[in-house]
Amino acid sequence: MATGSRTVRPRSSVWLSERKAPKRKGDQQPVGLDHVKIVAATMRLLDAEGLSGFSMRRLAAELGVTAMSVYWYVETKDHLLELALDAAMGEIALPAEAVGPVESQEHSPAEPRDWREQLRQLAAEYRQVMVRHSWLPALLGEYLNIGPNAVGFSNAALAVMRNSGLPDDKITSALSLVYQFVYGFGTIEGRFAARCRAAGLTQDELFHETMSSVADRMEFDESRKIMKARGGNTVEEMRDRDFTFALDLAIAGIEALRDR
Amino acid sequence: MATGSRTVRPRSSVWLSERKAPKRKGDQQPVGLDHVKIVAATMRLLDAEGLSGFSMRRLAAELGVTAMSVYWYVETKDHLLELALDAAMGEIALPAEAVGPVESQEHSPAEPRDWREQLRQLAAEYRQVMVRHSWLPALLGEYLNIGPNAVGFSNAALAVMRNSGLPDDKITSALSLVYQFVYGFGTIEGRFAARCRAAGLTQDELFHETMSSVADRMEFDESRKIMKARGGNTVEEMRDRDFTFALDLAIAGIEALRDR
DNA sequence: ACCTGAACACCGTTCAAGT
DNA sequence: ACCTGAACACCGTTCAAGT
Repeated sequence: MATGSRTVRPRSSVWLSERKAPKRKGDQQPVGLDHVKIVAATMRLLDAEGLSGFSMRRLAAELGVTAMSVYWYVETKDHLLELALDAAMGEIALPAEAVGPVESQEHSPAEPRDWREQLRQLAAEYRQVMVRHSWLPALLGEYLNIGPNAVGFSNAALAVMRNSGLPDDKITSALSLVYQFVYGFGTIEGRFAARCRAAGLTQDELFHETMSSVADRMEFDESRKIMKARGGNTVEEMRDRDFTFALDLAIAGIEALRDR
Repeated sequence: MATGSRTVRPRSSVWLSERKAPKRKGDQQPVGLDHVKIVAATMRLLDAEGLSGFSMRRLAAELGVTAMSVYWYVETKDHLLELALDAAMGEIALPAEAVGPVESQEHSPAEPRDWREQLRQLAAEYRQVMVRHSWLPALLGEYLNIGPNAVGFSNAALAVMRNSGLPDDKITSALSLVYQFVYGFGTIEGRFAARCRAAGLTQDELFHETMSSVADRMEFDESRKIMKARGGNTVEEMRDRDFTFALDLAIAGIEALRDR
């Protein structure tokens, strides 16, 4: 996370300071740049080069513009990364039942889906976005994460968990178990996927390469044994099974402790 | 994680390359620097300034030495951070029952502690080290994490989970649920603790300040309601309860699905 | 209103040189 | 064997200036 400012950092968030220059009053003709284009280019660059490959200067080059032009639209690099973060969170599809104000939920279909199904869907979406954008976990760990899309996601997660029947004072805890798990899982999975992309290897190839690089170390004997027991044909398959069953465990725990 | 090398990175780990210069053959008198001193200073700097405040040049200054001296002992900044990472992992106290080779476990006390108690201890230790060293989560997400202490921790975690009675092919999944949860939890808790230290505020002070900065945003209404329901007098108390109950949920899930 | 250029105070790391 | 100094190719950001 060496991405922040170098000093003690006053640490304001984009979402806590008024936006810069989105007010193009009158009808001047818009020129090359704007917020949308900048954030899109930022995400493209982050996807391609990772967080450490991203710089304001690289971004400016990508946009065919001088290094400082971007600063007209964005206060700092940190603010820009927060915008990218929230844009990525916006890619998460929310279950229809869990979105919008309460009144609209009165009109929801007579057969609302099971909370467990909704939770699994939301967790899968969250996981996927972190694998697709492997820079996301680092930013999620770095910033306040109170952009509109992040808040929408949190509220959806909360709404779903409410349907579990868990008492109100246990909801934050259960949310924490599920989504911190997915966050951690997505972090390592995303990193692995990024390393594969960078090395031009499939997940299986990189996995076996990594395994063989520690083949002679007996401290790994226990891990190897248990990884073998886990079975599965491909790395992806093993990971999917781990993910699915871990969620099953969490759900089973919630159901078990729901009524004491 | 803008901490890596700028290019595509060949990405060798310290643990996969022979060490630099720890072989001071003969009995030359040792001079100022050595691995231990360097890693200790690194951790001190990281604790004080965070990952973004750490640089090879700041470290050298701290050691009263020129910028390039450190490179005699350490190949790159990344390698040094991997060493700091593993040193931090070494602060985790492992349950006596879960450490060492199998034979020594035959001699373990007649009354080995419950696996749930051991799991709770290990999780608490892991959480604590991330709060103490708030730079740790970022590094854990960045590097391979196959240093001796990290492997020792993994093996201990595995040994404990084995005692749960879960079938072998479900162990990785359960480990993932528990420790990825703790990782995610520790990440945000560590960041919050670091921000408090930087701002010179208590956790409660910063918490209420953050809350009031979004007081007028109704998107947060639901979160506020549920945070209120959670109760607790201090932020630390709420967090401890969340953590403890989340682990209870995980454990209950494991027990529920243990025998199908 | 929008963009540029030069400059400042930093980075990690290489490399030739000192002792 | 260990440490230095100068240099290279980068950073984020400020600030005065252009159109």
